[in-house]
Amino acid sequence: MRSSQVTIKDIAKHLGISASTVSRALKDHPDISEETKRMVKDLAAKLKYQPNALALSLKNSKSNTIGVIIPEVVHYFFSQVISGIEDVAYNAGYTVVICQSNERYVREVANTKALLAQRVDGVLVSISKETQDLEHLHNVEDHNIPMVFFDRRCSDIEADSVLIDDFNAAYQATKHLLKLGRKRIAHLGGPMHMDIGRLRKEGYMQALKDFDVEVDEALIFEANTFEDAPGCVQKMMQYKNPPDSLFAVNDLTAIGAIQAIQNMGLKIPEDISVVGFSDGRFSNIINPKLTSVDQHGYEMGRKATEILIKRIKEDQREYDPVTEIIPGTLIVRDSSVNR
Amino acid sequence: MRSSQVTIKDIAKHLGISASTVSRALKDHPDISEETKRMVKDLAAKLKYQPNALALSLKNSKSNTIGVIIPEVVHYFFSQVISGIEDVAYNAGYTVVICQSNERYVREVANTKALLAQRVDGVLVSISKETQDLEHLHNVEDHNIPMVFFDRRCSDIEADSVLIDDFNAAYQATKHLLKLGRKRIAHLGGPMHMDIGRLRKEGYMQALKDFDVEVDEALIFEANTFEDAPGCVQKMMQYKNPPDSLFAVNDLTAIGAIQAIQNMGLKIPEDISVVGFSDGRFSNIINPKLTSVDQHGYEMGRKATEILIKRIKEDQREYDPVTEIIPGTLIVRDSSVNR
DNA sequence: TTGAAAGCGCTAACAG
DNA sequence: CTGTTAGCGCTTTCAA
Repeated sequence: MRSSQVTIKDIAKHLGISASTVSRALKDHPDISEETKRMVKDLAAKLKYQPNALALSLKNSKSNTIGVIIPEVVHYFFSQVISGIEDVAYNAGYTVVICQSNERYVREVANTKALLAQRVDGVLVSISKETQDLEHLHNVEDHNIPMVFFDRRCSDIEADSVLIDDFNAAYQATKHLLKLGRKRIAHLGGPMHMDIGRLRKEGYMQALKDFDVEVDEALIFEANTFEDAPGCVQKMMQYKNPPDSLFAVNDLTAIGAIQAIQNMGLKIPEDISVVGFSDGRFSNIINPKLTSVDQHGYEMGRKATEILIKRIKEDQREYDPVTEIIPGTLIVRDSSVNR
Repeated sequence: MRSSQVTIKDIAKHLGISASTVSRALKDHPDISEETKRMVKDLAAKLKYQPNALALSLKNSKSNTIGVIIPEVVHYFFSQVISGIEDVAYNAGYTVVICQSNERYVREVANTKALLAQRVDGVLVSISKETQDLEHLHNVEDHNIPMVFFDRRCSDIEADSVLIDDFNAAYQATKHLLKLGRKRIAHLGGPMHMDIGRLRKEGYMQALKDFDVEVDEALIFEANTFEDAPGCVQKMMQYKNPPDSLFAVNDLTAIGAIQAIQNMGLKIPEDISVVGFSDGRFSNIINPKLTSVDQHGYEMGRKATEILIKRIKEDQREYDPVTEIIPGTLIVRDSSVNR
């Protein structure tokens, strides 16, 4: 047994007093004499006593812990969100348990289960791309554990969410291209079973409509990875009426497209203007610099956590979920404007 | 009270049997009749019973939890490490609690305390840039909690560590340039008060020495950010004997340099070959693709966690710490070789 | 001003 | 095959 862990009992024994007195002394209970307090505190310090949070959690049936289920930490956006979560949680005295689903449904289910077992006080979730069945999340609801969605929501579940205004941001991005005089705007998007995929596409289409540009389905692809992009580009560039610009659902896809375009000897932004989404560390670094939508990940993490902690503190069984929409910010760079 | 949490007792009461029977039935104890097992399991499923991990941890004085103290999640390298940690921990049935120090000493101390209170079974640490005083880490040792350092070690503390072979990787990177016939190799490096900065510079210098190329201090800069790089480049290119290549301490610095070089109308790799370090998501994405050293963050996370879990399982008070060195892998791409 | 006892949820002897 | 009991570490009535 490793546990050289000092307990309140140990302190009590050493001092020939009761455990409850020690407990009270440690938290400056007014009933306890100054002398006892001193004694107890001194010994506690000497023995490096560390309160056992597990025992406390068990007793209070609250763990002061927040669970996070996130697709992948390695995405810059998500790691920003985590930073936001961490900062708020830390300041409010909560511990954060982060679980990655790796975009896999089974893993998300397992994570949820683990968090439930851990008796987290609340859960922050961004669902995986695979997730369709929602039983595990309903399960969280059933246990009356507050849950806040961030970035990727489940519209079938009534819960608070913090989202970016995907529709509008996509609208702005497309409008930006339209205002540059582009008419044949391709869209690499999806996944269409997710809100973010659908909404961004809808924003794109709405902008076209508002500018009286016909939607051409041949310019719309379900393609949302770096690897997906080149194939689509090659295909489109063989049309007799190829695109003059491109709006991608995320930056990596945009970059994949850019490289394919450049490899065909075409110039960006002159021949084809490109706009990405979810302003990452890349946007500034590639050549040409990528126009993109800043998703404000850190802010999103903060907001979601603030809401969650509020819910935890309120401790209401029923409440009207709020949806906080963070506007995306279009950041115009070289990939869509001539210098 | 929110807790609509079902306990073993509830199940027992519903079924008119004892709690221990329920407990045993749930874990397929051979003593329990099939019939009882069925009853119990069915009801447990119906009531969505979730075992309380806190109670278990308290009982067993082990939490099946690993604590991680990491400078910043938003660094691609660290997020890769986390992925490695998560994967191994997940497969071994451990929960991972991640704390960011944000490179701040006080925060690191607070994190350590929280993890200790949480009774994590082991700790993975990469110390912050600020950390000098090590009491909080000694505290972990005192509590007999296994600790493994990754990437950034504390040489004053006897603990397992998993590091990358910075010296040798830098040596290889420099040698690669030398073998291409480059002689005027600049180095953008640092910070010199950290092992990584120092060792990479030393590897660079050793390679020059071994190839009988004179070290020119005018080609060495303490510059390790994207923003630092352009200034150095501009300065060097005015020398009457300017560099023909460049080795940077990290990719972002390399990329900053590349852009400055390109902006001066020079070609990469023809005029100046560039090598980075810490192969990030960028390397493949910029133009030309960047030659860099893969630091194997994922692998590092895996290794560190494997060692830690081994230590936890061994449960020995004393052991000889191991230091695992992961060799960096030079990945040659277009920035240092003509296609 | 302090102590004794009960209980948070669970399990593992020990008894039947 | 099942129940009783005790205890993990802590807090909190209630009693002294």
